[in-house]
This record gives sequence, C-alpha cells and structure tokens, in this order.
Amino acid sequence: MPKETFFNLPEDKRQRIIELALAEFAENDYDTASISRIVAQAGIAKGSFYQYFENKEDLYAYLLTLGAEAKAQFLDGNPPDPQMGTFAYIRWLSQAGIAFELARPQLSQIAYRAVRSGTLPAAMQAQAKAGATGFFRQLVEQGQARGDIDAELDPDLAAFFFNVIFNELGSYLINRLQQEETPQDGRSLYETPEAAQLFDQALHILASGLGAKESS
Amino acid sequence: MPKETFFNLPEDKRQRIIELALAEFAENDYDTASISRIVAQAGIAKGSFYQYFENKEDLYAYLLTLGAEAKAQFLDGNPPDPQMGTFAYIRWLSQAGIAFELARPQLSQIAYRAVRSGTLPAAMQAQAKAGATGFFRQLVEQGQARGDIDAELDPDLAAFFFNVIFNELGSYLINRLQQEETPQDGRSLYETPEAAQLFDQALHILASGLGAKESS
DNA sequence: GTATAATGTGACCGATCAGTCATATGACCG
DNA sequence: CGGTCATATGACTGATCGGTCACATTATAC
Repeated sequence: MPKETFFNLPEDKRQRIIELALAEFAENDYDTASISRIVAQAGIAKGSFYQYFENKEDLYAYLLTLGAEAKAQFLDGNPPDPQMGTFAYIRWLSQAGIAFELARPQLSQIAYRAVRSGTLPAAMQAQAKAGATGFFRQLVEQGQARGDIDAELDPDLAAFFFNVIFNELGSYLINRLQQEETPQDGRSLYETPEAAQLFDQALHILASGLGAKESS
Repeated sequence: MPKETFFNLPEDKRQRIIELALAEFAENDYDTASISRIVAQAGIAKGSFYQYFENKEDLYAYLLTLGAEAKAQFLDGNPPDPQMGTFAYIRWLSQAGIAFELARPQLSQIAYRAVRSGTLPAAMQAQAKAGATGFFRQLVEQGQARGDIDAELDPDLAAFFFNVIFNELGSYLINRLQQEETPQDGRSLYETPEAAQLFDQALHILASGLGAKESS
C-alpha cells in the first residue's frame, strides 16, 4: 500500500502519477517497467517517489487493486440477472470483460500481464492465478449442480477451458475486429453484426463442448 | 546464425554452451536471460561469446531453430497415419506435444515463451505467432473441407480455439498430474488411466464444440 | 623458426536500474 | 520571528546489462 504522503498529495498530482504508472506498466512487464521513467515523465524526483511508495512492488500491487476495484465497479454497473444460466452468465461476463477492456485498456493490460507474464514477484503471480482458477472452478461446480454443464466432466479440466478461453478471447476479438474496416455509420466495431456473430459462435463452441448433453 | 567459429569448436565445448544457454533461456524470458551469466557458468570469456554469436538475439534465434528441428525430428519419429481424421490428428499432435515437452522441457519452455512472452524482439514475436496461427488455420480449413469440422464456423475463430487450447493444455495436464501421487508400479504418470481419461475429456470437449454437427 | 591467421581474454564502456540519504524547502504554530 | 515537522530533491551507490577492443595465446603454413 502507498504511504500516507501519497494520499495527502493534491488530487491532480496524484492522478498524474497514477496515470503515468498505469501507462508504464501497461506497456512493459514488471521487470521492464521503470520507476526512473515514471518519475522523469511525472516531473518528480526519484526520492519523492519513495516518499509515496515503499518500493516498485508496492506501486505495482496498488495498480492491481485499482484495476480490481475498477472492474468490480464496472460489473456492478450492469449486473447480471441472478437467475441466469451458466452459459448466459459466461456470455454476460465475456461481454462485460470486453467492454471493460475497451473502456480501460491499461488496467486490463496490467491484469492480463499479471496472470500471464512470469516475470513478476512469485507470490503475486501465484495469487493472481489462484484467483482466476478458483473463480472458474466455482463457476463450473455451480453449473454442474444446476445441470448446465456436463456433470461427467472433470470440473478442474472444464475450469481450465473456461479460464484459458476467457483470458484470450477478448483480446483475440478486439485484435481481429480492429483489423477489419470500420463501419460507416456511428456504431462501434463491436456492435456490428459480424462482431455479434463471432461472439455467438465462440459461446456456442463452449456450450457445445462443455454443456450438459441430455437436457438440451 | 552463429558464426563459423562456433561450429569449429570442439563438440563438447559447443554442447556445454548450448546446454547452459538453453537452461538460461528456459528459466528466464528474453530480457532477463543474461549473456553474462551464461559465459560465467560456461567458464568462457565474454569476448569469446561474441566470437561465436553476433549478439544476444542471434543466440536466441539459434536456440529456437534447435527447438524447431528437435521437435520436427521428434514428430518424424512417430508419424501419424496420413488418412487420419482431423480430431484424431489433433489427438496425435497433442500427445506428441506432451511427450516432447516431457522429453525436452527446456526446448518446449523456450518455444512457449516465444509465443507468449511479449518481451522479445518484435519481429520474432510476430513470426512465432504467425507460424502457429497459420498452422491451425490450415488445419481448420482442411477439417472443414473433409467434413470433420463444422463448416459453419468461422475458420479463424476455430483456429483460435485450437491454438489457445493446444498451447496451454500440455502444461496444464503436466502440472496437474505432477501434483497427484505417483503410481505404484513402474508406469509413468502419463500412462495412468486418470491421465488418459483427462486427455480423452479434453479432446472430447474440442470435438463436441468444434466438430461437424450432422454426420456424427 | 618465423610469419600469418584464427581464436581466446577480461578490463572496460555507456547505459540503466531500484533504492538511499543528506540536505533543502516550505507550511504551520507559538 | 523562530522552531518544528512533513515533504521535496537529485546526486549517489552498487549492481547488472549487452557489447567492444586492444592485446595475449595458440594453431597453421612455409
């Protein structure tokens, strides 16, 4: 956690530091991200940075919590129907994830790196991974209890599928859609019929592969 | 490519350098891997290293080609039935991939990092990714032409699924199986009924999700 | 044996990094 | 005004890095 002095800072200065730190950690992995660059860009002395944060890891952990908070808040903004089935929930989660990725690309990128990168402090890496797998593991168990997900499936393996696809699908779709022409009208790329179709297909693949075989 | 001097080296010295370099790049990503450490461990002078290789990237590219060659040779060792269906081929490919990962963990790790890491020279990163996606893209198109893979599916999206799962499934299974008790008899962990069952399930998920819907 | 070419060597370079510390600044208080 | 305390500063430390280069050593050829 940042020190008190950081929170005593004038709002705009604090925001400026956060934004530059986000940019730095979004563009570089943990090792490559440079405190020296951040302070140079922010126009503050190196010593000042260490009045605000314990060390590099402290700043990084803080950015991650900012990301988690922002995403939680974002998801609270358009909450799912609590009665929704497992695959509908996955659909909602994916769509919200993509929307968040578009709204806050830096925060998403940092979180993505945290799960994926392998160059950050071992404890944090383990924590980030355990969080994601635990979440999907729980989701699968619920889905199996409800009869949405094939109960024959090994729950851990199913969670692995969800986890992997969920991690990568967003950036795949964004990447792909950004390479194609932008629509003429005012709609965003992600509201085109083509985007919707790709999204449907992806979820259909998951549902066919993992869904319960009998009652559909 | 390494310089001539490298290939003029006595066999054992050359092997020693390669092995230490493999270990270094398997344990660290491109940026973190250190030439200084390699030469220190190998007991050669820094200057000698630069008699053998143009620079760090040269060594790295060489290790990647070694990996590609080793894997190609490995696959040639137990070739698939050429008439095999798409999913049987995927099964064969996955099994061979896992076997290779167990046989040559360092080479696998380096290749894995190449696709995944994001910290290596941009051109190589792009090349590694393009290679993998192109391969799966072709596989999907063949599968669709044969009627193995649902022809309605967007081929790129289907290739994305194969690519992602194929990249991650091997390490997931290895990780998971290694955490469970070793079998009493002499069989390897990967020949247990449990391993076979997990593997079957994973391929079944893929086949159900991506396979042609009609003629099965 | 001597000249020539190939190979080996490690001190050194410039850059960059995370983190420290003695000192300076400035705000608030009496 | 004088004193105290939080904050700001940037030169500095010690480390590591990829890469170079003038020079030493060894092998080859004549």
